Amino acid sequence: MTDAPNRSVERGFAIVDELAENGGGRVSELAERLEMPVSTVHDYLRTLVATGYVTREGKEYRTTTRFLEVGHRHRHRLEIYKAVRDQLETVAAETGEHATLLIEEDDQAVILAVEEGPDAINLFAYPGARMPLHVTAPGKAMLAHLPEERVESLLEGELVSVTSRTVTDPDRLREQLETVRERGYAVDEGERIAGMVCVAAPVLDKDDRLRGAICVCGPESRLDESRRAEIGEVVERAANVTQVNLDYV
Amino acid sequence: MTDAPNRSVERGFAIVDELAENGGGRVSELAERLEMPVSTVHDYLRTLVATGYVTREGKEYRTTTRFLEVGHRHRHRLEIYKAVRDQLETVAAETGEHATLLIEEDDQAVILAVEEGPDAINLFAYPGARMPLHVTAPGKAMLAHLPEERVESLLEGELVSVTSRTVTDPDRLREQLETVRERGYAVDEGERIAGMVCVAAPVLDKDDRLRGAICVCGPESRLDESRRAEIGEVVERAANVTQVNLDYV
DNA sequence: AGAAATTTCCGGTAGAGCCGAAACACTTCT
DNA sequence: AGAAGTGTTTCGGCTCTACCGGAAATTTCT
Repeated sequence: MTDAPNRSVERGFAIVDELAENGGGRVSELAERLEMPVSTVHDYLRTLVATGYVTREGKEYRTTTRFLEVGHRHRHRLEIYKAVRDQLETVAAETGEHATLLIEEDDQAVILAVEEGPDAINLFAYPGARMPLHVTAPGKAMLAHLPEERVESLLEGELVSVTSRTVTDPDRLREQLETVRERGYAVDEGERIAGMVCVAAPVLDKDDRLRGAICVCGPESRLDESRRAEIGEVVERAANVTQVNLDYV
Repeated sequence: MTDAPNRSVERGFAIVDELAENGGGRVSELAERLEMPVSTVHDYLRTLVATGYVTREGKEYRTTTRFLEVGHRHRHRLEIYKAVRDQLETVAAETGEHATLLIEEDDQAVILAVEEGPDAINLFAYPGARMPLHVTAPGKAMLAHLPEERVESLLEGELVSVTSRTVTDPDRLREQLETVRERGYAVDEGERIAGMVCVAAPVLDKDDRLRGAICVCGPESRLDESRRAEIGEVVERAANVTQVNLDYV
């Protein structure tokens, strides 16, 4: 199920990954990093260029805007993206912080869109950025509304830790999820990025199926207890409006 | 040079293209469209899922946000993107129309970023959208500053026509490029999309190498002769500011 | 339930990917 | 300049792997 019956495709994307990671590369460079013969890498790069997903300038190979295109097409097809788009702007404006839209994909939280408030810059928030569900507020907001069995199998699995504050105890996480369901929004305090506080509300559709989460992030210093509650209400309201929107898009 | 020595990679991306085009697909559906045995397509899809670039929900396969991620990374690494980002916002606000940033990639014009003015919606302008250079204002703006020999070999080649107004005569194009160089900005009148007028200025760096183009588009009805000149000055100024920015990013 | 359609599994075989080695570019020394 | 070094591209034969037919399993429709 999880293994790949086609090595060439696998290696092809491994090269793409490598290019994306380092913003480009040369034949021998890639060959070394991927532990493949140079001539083989060369063959792959030629093919990738032919597909249009990779381009070369002189000796340097890079990914092309094709990825941007496919990515954007994908995003535009997601109902939730359209439904939440203007909400996100409002949230950013109202709170003055970074506002993001996330979805769950293959057991991870992925950022779909970012809207910047007048202040804040955040290097960790860009469309496509992914993170484990349990380490961040939007992830927990989503976990709280995923089917029981999926949550349990995730909590049974390995719970990685990314900062000193990351919660990795299954029981404490279960408690937190309960709190999210009661209160309506989730909070994390530097559990993914030290010094960064996130407040997030889950977005559900009319059948209560999870569709994503709306999240606001800012520096700890700016988000004290009362501010978090304020923001909690803002994201919750935005999530509710989205829920209604979802049926009319 | 242009042919692919690796069939598997080629076919893998053919499937990705197909998925991107139709927003997903099933095994037999793809098999029919690509004229491949179902079992083969099945093998490919399994591999693609393993790479993380494709996901499945039930029987339906789709592209993932991985493309968004790679695309955004690529974009952020482009100097011109950073240099022009806030300029684009200003241009959109000042003109009240759609403002876009384009670059040249493999002999095509590709949209990198879109900023919407208070009015306008434009379904044809999304990041990653690509078009032939000669059919649109930003394309001509860029053509006017590409190396002589590249321009000539392009003008020798096939010049496709996309609307009734598209200019496909090499000599007329040569004239237009000359005008662009003199005046500083390019205009197209429904040459790519009927009823749509575009005004674009090329972005050069300090060594006069072409880096991209800034473009403003709007409906013909709203953009009369004098308005176009106005916008021409706006995009030209934005391009100049960007040129300066480019050295300090 | 039965039938039809689709997906998934499996294994033998042909042919395609693979990579060593040599030829070829392009830099950087002496 | 010439030579040595570094990295790229071409080539071709061998081996392994992608390929696909067919059957089993699963889902969907009648």
